[in-house]
Amino acid sequence: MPKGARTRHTILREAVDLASVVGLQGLTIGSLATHTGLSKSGLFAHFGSKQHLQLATLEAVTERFREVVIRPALTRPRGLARIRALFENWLNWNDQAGPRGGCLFAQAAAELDDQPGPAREYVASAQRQWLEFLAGAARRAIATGEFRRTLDCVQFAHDLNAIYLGFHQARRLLRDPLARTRARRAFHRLLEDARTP
Amino acid sequence: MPKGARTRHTILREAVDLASVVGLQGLTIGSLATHTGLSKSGLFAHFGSKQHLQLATLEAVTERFREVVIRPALTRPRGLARIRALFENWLNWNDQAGPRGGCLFAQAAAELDDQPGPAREYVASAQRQWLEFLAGAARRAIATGEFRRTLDCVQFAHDLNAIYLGFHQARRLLRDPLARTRARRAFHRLLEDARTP
DNA sequence: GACAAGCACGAACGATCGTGCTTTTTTGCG
DNA sequence: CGCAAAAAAGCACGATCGTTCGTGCTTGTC
Repeated sequence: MPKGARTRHTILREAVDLASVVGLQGLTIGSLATHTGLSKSGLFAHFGSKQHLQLATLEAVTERFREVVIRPALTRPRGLARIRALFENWLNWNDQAGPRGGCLFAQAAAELDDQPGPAREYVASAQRQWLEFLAGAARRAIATGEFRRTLDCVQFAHDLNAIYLGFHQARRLLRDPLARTRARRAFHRLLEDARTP
Repeated sequence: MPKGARTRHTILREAVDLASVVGLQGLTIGSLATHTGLSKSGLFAHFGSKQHLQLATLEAVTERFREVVIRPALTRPRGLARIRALFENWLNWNDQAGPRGGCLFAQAAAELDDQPGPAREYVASAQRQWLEFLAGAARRAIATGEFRRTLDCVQFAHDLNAIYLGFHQARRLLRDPLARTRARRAFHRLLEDARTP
């Protein structure tokens, strides 16, 4: 790997970490340069503009999400088992990602939801893909006979996402030690409804 | 009402509107001054610091929430009817608040969740109060016999909040026209579980 | 009608923002 | 090693950030 790509990788690792605390808007080139030990202009040259830095940061966190949450779950058999694995990985993904802040997606989704631009478009698209992926997993659980045939899979994905958002807020904002338990209970209730009668 | 309090009120109305789009961090004194037609220093004198402006903005939106979501629901009889009213008002509260952005609470909760300070503390406290209020409403629904006696009311409040967060993201970020419908279905499922068997 | 208080304004501050240039250092290859 | 290319630093810019200060204008009171 050439040198440039390596430092770019280092920068983005730090950028994800930093943005998860201060947000994508709060992610400033100067502070990021300080954290990485680079000069402002030296770091800037890697991206050409702040927008490109934001997009690269979002791409980096997307890839990390795939690697940490999705890929390990794909080793589980299709259907309910995989959905459980996805959910558990999802709950853990904030913690093992970095010691610092919360879920960058949740953060970015909230702060970009009314500010048009490529960053907003990227987050929205990634979120839609993720929801479709979850809906597809539910469909497979119907195929295996674990979920009832009448289940609205898109609604299932929507509800699962809502559970996560509630978990994230309870954990990060309220510091509720029961956040995980509450999320699991909500998940259990969701599964009860989705099961074959 | 004295002159100062009147302009302060005007400022805060605009501040809530503006912050719902650009966030509490993006809410800048200069831009707020432009939007209100005041000078930067003239506006600044009303609050003394940016932190106080942020807190005042949060207080303003809290009061508005009470007025728009909570108070109208209190005219309904205790129990299930009031919970339904609260939920419907909650779903509508973004729209009638202002033509601009989304829910400032959801926005602030996400962007402040890892940044200590009085603003974060205020949002967390307000959120806790709201969850307690919802749990209390559920308790009253048990008293009226509409909810089962074994219901975990805190969990009920948590789940209701999660439904709202999912709704907000679907509506604001994804621009999903079915967001309301999805939220109502999730709410219906929550009620089904809470009902007396 | 003088006076004090409250309110808003204009100018200016140091700092930092994102972003261009030019120069120096580092890297990888023949 | 030598040398071109890549990478990082240095420097500077206009703009805007939050904040301070001095100054007028508008009030309402005696």
